[in-house]
Amino acid sequence: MARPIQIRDPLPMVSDSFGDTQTQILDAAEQLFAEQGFGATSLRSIIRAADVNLAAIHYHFGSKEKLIVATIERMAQPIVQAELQQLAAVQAEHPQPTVEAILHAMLAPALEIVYHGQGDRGLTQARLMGRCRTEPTIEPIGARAFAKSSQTFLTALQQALPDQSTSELTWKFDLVIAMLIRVLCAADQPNAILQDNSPAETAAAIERLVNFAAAGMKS
Amino acid sequence: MARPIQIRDPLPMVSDSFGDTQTQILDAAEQLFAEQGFGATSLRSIIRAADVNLAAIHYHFGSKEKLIVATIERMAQPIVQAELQQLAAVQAEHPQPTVEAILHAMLAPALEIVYHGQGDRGLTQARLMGRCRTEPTIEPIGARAFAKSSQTFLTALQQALPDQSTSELTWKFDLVIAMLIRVLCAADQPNAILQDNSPAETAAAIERLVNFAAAGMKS
DNA sequence: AATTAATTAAAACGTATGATTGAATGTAAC
DNA sequence: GTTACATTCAATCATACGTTTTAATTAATT
Repeated sequence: MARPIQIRDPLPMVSDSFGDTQTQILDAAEQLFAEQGFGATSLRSIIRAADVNLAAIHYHFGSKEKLIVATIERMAQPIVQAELQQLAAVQAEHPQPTVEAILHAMLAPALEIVYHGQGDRGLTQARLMGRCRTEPTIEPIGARAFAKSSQTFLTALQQALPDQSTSELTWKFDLVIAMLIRVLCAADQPNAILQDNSPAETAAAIERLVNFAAAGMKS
Repeated sequence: MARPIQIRDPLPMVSDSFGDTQTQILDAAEQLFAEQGFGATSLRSIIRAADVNLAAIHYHFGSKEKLIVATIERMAQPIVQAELQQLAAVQAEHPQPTVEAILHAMLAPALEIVYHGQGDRGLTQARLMGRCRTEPTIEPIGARAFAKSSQTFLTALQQALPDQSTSELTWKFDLVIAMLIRVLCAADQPNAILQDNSPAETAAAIERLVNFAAAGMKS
C-alpha cells in the first residue's frame, strides 16, 4: 500500500513520430472530429481509422474529453502562434496599424493553414477550428486554446478604434470570429468565399474577408 | 388481408391545443433541442419534460429525425413568413429599397421573436434557429425550412447591389446569416450585442447589426 | 539472461439510446 | 352494447457508447 512507487518518464517519445500510437490517434481524431463533430464521433470509429486498440486512447489520453482537448490544442497552438507573430510584425512596422492590418494578421493564419498543411490536413484543421464553436460542451475548451490570441487582438483593435466602446468592440470582434469560422466550415461549399486551397485563391479570399470585416468594424 | 380499410382523419385535432400530446412533445423538444442541441438531446429527456410516454413520439412523429424536422418547421414557418412580409412591405413603399432596408427586413423578424414570444419561448426559438446550422446532419433540414426566405432576399440584394457578382453576394449573404445566428446563439453571454429581451434593447441591437452587416455588404 | 516497466490486445462492464411490441384504455359511431 | 379506431402505456429489443479490467506482448535496463 504505502510502498514508494518509482515513476519513470511515461513518454519515451519515439524519435520518428510516424507510427507513434499517440500521433496516429490524434491524426484520426482530428479528421473525424472535424468531419462529424466531437459528440458524433465515437472512440471506436477513431480507433478503427487509426488502426489501434480501443484501450490505447484511454492509456495515452485518459478519456474522450482529454483526447478532445489534446486534439484541439495541437491544432490551435500553431495558429495562435502565427497570429500573434503576424500582429507583432505589423505593430513593429507601424506603431498604430490600421484596422485592416490588424484584421489581416488575425484572419490570415487560420485561412492559410488550408494550403500550408500537407494534403487535406489544412482543410481538416480549418474545419476542426470551426467545430470548436459549434458544440456548446466544447466551446470553453476552444475558447481557452485561443484565449491569448483573442485578448491580444481585442486590445489592438481597441487602440485602432478608440472612439468605440469596449462592449461595442467586443460584440463586433465576436461577429468577425463567427464570420471566420463560417468561412472555414463552408470552405468547400458552392459559392463559398474560399473556392480552392491554392495560395492565390486563399490570398484573394483573405483580402475579401478582411475588407468585409473591416467595413463592419468601422461602421 | 385485402379488406378495405377505412381511414379516418388521423389528427382529430383537439380544439384546445393545450394538453395536446403532439404540442406537448413539440414544446419540450423545442426547448431541449435549443438548449442542448439535436444530437445531445435524447427522446427520453423529451418525454420526461413533456410528461408523455416514449412510444408517443414514434406514434405521432415516426422517428427522432421526423420530430426534429417537425420542430424546426414549426419554428421556421412564422419567421420566414414575417421576413417575406417585411420585405414585401419595404418593396411596396419603395421600388428600389436600400441595402439597409433589405437587411432590416431580413434580420429583424428573427431577433424580434426573442421578445414577442411568451416568456422565454422567444429566446428558445432563437437558439433553435441557431442550432440549425451548427449540427451538420441537421443543416439541410434547416436550409430547406429557410430556403424560400434565403432565395428571395438574395435576389433583392442582387438588385440593390447590381455591381457585385452573384458569387460575391452569395458568400456575403452567407456571412450575414452566420452573424445573425451568432447573435441569436450568444444572446445571453456577457458583452453580447443583445443584452436583454426588452423591445427597446432588441430594436437597438437590430440597428447595430444591420449597420454592421450593410457596411460589409457594400464593401 | 533476468527483470522491470511500457505498451498493446481482447473481453467485458454498466449504461444509455432509438425503436418496437402487444396489451390496455379511451372515444366515437352504429 | 358492441364494434372500430385512436391513443396511451409498460416492457423489451438490439445496438452503441465510454470505460475498465486482466492478460499478453514488446522494449529497455541491469
